[in-house]
Formats: sequence, structure tokens, C-alpha cells
Amino acid sequence: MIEMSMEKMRVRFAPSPTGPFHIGGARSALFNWLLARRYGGKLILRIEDTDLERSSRESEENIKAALRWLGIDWDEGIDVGGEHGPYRQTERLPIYAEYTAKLLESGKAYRCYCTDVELEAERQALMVKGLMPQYMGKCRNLSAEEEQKLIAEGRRPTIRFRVPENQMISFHDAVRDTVTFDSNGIGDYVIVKSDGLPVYNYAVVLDDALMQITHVIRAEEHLSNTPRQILIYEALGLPLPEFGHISLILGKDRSKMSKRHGATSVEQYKALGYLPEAVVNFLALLGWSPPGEQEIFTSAELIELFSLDHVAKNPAVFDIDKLNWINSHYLKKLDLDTLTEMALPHLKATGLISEELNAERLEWVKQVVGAVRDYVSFAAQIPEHAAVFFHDDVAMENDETAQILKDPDVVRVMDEFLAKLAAMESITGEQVQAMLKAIGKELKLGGKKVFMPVRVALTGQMHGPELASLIPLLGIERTMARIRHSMKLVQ
RNA sequence: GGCCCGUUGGUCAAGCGGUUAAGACACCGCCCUUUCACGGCGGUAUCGGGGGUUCGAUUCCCCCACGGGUCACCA
Repeated sequence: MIEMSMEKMRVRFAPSPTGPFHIGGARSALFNWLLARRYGGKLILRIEDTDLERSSRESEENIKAALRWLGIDWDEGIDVGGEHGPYRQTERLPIYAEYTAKLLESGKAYRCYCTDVELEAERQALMVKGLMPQYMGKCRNLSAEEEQKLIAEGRRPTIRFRVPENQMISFHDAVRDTVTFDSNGIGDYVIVKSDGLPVYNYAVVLDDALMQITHVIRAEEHLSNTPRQILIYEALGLPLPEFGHISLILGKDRSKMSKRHGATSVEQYKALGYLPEAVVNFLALLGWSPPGEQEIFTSAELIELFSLDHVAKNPAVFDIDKLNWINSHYLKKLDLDTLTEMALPHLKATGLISEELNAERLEWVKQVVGAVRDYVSFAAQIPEHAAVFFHDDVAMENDETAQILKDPDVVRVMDEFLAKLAAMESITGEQVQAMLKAIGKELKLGGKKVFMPVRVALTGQMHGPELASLIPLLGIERTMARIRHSMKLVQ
């Protein structure tokens, strides 16, 4: 059904710049972007900043930076301009005023002089009676005289939309098919605040209509706002776009994802060392499924395959394990220089390296990163795996590791290893491997009796990077020193 | 509470009246590597409940339960 109207598809992403850019917002942006790119349409980026209290330019910048980081670009909107601007709601006030005047004039909207306290009292009264809180229309039919009186009291009115009674509002939703609401469940709602600024439900309609948006694809939390908006489209005789409400992203406990579920903003994932390709890949698969069994997709592939037809109606739990898996996949293909760049801030933050690195030291760090890269899902995990390369004051992780070094054969293994090392000028991974194998043969010991003690002596742990990569990076001197140190520890 | 939306394994999900109910993550086992990880192979595990409709329901309809969203001078 979408196919026919694809020609001039215009979709939009319209975030409000209030705080960190939520991962759910990123998914909405992504779906819109995918749609626009898939059908050769346009993506418009509009900023909904009518909440003066909470909106900030800083957060607007964060959103743009996050979108760019994800590789999501827009064709019209803030920064890039376009024929339907301005693209920031606070800069569109005269436009809204024009339509508000029409609504007022035709009686489809009216001024309401009720105060917060009065409204709150009304809500409470309704609740006590077990009724749903709703504006009862006190100012619906004020006479000119009454209005004058209220104005004289110094009251600043809001403007409310007069919701028609007994009207079923039905609309087609691209992901949910037909959705129906009863207008009787909607009280006259505020469209312009007493400070003259429009409320979201009103501004969004005017903007979408005026910007000629053809498909309004947004999160499910807006589904029950849609009938209110449709009423305004109708009152103003504006053409309705196609709506599509995508499901929400839930936390592990199945409630809407929030801070207590861990990282929720795009910035946080970036800071933890996730790759934008991985985040995009993961987000695309959350609530949408492509045909086939492929799991890893480039943006280009996603664009080619994306369609609203396979967007899920049910909410999806954010599965960090899967994101980790996808990210480690992309991490593996990353060149070592880039990966090292990503690791550096984390190595510094954990105190493993200092601010200043000379070229030689940087090269060494790079190799350390290379030695542990297969063990991590995201860059912030690198320090914990790389730590063994930095700390020479080895401590036994537990009794088990200490026990391993107390094995009577270990002294011979270490003496032999120390002797061999002492005879070397430098050492490579292959040489380490050969050396340890030779020791096993000479002393007639199994591999486990050689490798494990050496590993424990060097790191204090039973798990870690391969000895063949660890020892050359440590160098002969540090290797020998660590062995002596550890052997003394368990004596 | 009213309204709206949803419900296939632990998670993401395919399925669109007849299937051995895909695949992925996670988990478990085996192999590889003289550790771990990586990789390879294999395994455990799913249609919320009850009524219909139908020769036949995971699939269509109704009710219930559960989950989510929303009911602001926030978006």
C-alpha cells in the first residue's frame, strides 16, 4: 500500500532537545531515514523546542552529533535549510498564530481562563468520584462579559480546542492497520499555552502539514495523541499524512527503557566504545526483520531491504548481549590503529597509561590492544583485559592459582624457562611457543604443566591472552622478573 | 481506573489455515588451540488461557489473563 505513494515521500524526525539523546529516538530517526533512502524520499529534521524550560541548544547539538555519528543525514531541516522552514518550532510562532486565529474565529477553539489550581481541583474532584480526569469545559461558552471580567482579574488564557462530541476517529496506521478512538474520551485540550507558545499536539500538526510530510513514523507513545491531532487536521481542512507507530524499546524488566536500565543514550554507547555500524545494525533489527537469515547488515543493505511491512507491533526488549555480539563482529574487522584510538581514552581513564605517549610506547600499546581485541565486545572492556600487560607486581588471583605454582615440578619448569630466556637477546611469539614445548619435552611434562604455571606466574590468573603474544610484549626482562617475583610469593 | 496497542523459546524474531514451528543472541556440550577467548559442530528451549469458525488452527473471530502506552499550559 505504501508502494504507490512513494514518489514524493517526505518523512521527518522531530526530537525535542531536552536532555541526552535516547536510543529509542535514534531508532525512530533510523526508521525514518531508512524509509526515505529506500524510496528516494526526503528526511526532514525539525526541532520541537516549545518547552522553553527543558529545551537547550546544547542538547540540540548532541542530537545532531549523534545522528551524524550514526550516519543518519537529513535533506531538509535545521542547519541544511529547505523550502519549508524555519525548522525550529520556536521560530515558527507567527505561523502558529495565524492558524490559531482561524480556529478562534470559527469557534473551533476558545480561550480558557482556568488556573492551575482550579484545574487541579477539578481533576481531584473527578478522581474522587472514580471518573477519569478530564477538562469539563468550564470556559467553553463564556460570554464576552464574563471574559472581560476574567481578563480584568489579570488572568492569562490558554487556548483550548473544542473537541466534537460523539465522533469516532478512525485512521489507518502503517504498522497497526486501523485504529479507532472515541472523541468522548478526549476533553477539550490546550493547544496554546498561556505564554502564547503552542503545545506539542498542535504545533506538530501544523508543522507536519505545512512541511508536507507524507508519512509520520514515530514511537508508539504517540499513538493516543493521534486522534487529537487528526481533529486539528480536520478543523483546519489540512490533508492527513499516513501514520505509522513503531513499538517502544523496553528494558530487561519489560518497562520503558530508562536510566536504571543502564546506558540509554547514544552518547553513552559511543563513549563505551560501540561502533555506529553496530548500533545501527542492532537498532534496525529491533522491531523490524528483514527476509532471510542474515544478521549483519551494512546501512546500504538495510536501505535496500527496509520496509514498514515487517515492522513489529509488539514492543522489543533491548538485549545488550546481542548488541555486544554485533559490536564484537564489527570490532574484529576494525583496523588496529582505529581500535587503538578507541582504546586510548579508556586506558587513560583506568590509569593504565598516562597522557603522554611517545611513538615507541604507542606502538607497544597498539600491540597490546591487538593481543586482547578478540576478548572484548566494546572498547571500554579493553583495559580489564590489557591490565596484565601493565602490572608487574603480580598477585595471585586466588588459592587455585597459588596452588598451581606450588606444584613440585614448577620449580624445574621455571628454572629451565629462566635459563632459556636469559640466553636470548629478544624473543618472538614463535620462539616462546617453541621454548615452552621444548621444556615440556625435556622435563617430560604435559603442556598443561608448563603453560599454566607460566601463565599464572606471569599474570596471577588462569585466563588471559596467549603466552605467545604476552611474553614478547612484556620482553625478556619483565618476564623473568615476574617469574621470580611470583615464585617468591608462593614460597 | 477509562481509552488504545500488543502477546511464538530467557531475548530478538520468521510464520500470514495443513511446517519436523526458520534463523540469531544467550545458555549447555563436543572439537580446535597444550588455558581462556575466537572459530567449527551439535543440543536444551516457544505458539498465555478458554471458547468458537473449520476436515484442520500458532495463523481467523470472541472472552479472559498478562504486558505496554496514554490520559499535562511535556514532548
